[in-house]
Amino acid sequence: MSMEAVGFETHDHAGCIASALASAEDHCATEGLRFTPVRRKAFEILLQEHRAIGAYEMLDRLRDAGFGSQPPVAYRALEFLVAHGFAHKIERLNAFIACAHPGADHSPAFMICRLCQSVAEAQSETSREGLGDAARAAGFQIERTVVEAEGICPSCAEKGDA
Amino acid sequence: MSMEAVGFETHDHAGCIASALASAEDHCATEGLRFTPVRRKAFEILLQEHRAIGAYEMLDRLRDAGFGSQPPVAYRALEFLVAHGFAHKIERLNAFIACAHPGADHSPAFMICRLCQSVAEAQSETSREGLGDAARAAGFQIERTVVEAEGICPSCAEKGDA
DNA sequence: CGGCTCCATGTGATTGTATAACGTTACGTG
DNA sequence: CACGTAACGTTATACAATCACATGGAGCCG
Repeated sequence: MSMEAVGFETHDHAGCIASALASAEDHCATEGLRFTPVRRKAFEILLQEHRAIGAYEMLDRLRDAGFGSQPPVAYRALEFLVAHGFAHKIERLNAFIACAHPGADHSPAFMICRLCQSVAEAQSETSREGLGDAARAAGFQIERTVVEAEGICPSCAEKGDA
Repeated sequence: MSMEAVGFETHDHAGCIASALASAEDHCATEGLRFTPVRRKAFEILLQEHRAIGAYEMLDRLRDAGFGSQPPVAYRALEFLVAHGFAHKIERLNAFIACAHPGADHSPAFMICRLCQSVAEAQSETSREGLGDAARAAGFQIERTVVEAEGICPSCAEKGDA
């Protein structure tokens, strides 16, 4: 049972964590980036949780792991991970999640379940198109897009919905 | 010189404020909603500023106008305006802005200038399509979408950019 | 080696954002 | 008038984000 790209399915945690860490290690070595202990641990936490977690929850985990206990510790690690494509920020939740498509230079889109808070990442080259037209018409240069859909995930729809 | 739908242009403030207030008044009367003094003032402030303002800036203004000075005062007024389509929340900025297309039952998209912080609202029926496919495939029911593009507005591009 | 810079880390303090919990007032209805 | 409900107000607190400054190691150069 391999990992599902869409994200609401179960998958092999141990496998994807190990490979993601290894691939991040490689990528940093190649790019001359420093994959330091805090950054590695922060990435590991995101991968293990496999859900969006807030900065202060991350801070708690890092402190438990022996790192600093002040907000900048968490924010700097998260900033590094986001800047280099290892993680994404979910603006709607003010929270962070490990990237589900590492390596791909994508502009991601997310589906956020209103009930169970789970988050799935979708490839969305297409979602840029709609705005692209309006932006060109207005003379606006898009550098980055946030696309986040809120709703009900299949699992919650099955349970609670009519 | 009338108001530009796209939003980076100048326009007739006094006119759009007055008509927006009047139309909101009508809409609330029709729908049986209570367009109370705080809500009216909050909407007026958003219309006057014509930019995204944070909850605490709104709170300052409301206090200056003689209303309560605690956070929930601002948050509740903003919540009302957002819930009934008079305003939108810009997740990326944690800020609020008056709706540029009142009445239309839209799922808006925004263009946010990284330099001058100005925000333009675009109609984006199309931007839902891209995610719609992925959502259907995953069995996810979309209820609301956040689409926010960050970049450089035409005016800033003219000045600072090469 | 010594000294230097750069970068990452650590800490304390502060600002900004958002909500919980509770009591009171204002309004419409029977 | 009595009642139910919505809106308002206050206190307090949780969560998010940044500023300012000090420490310490990795690497480079003289």
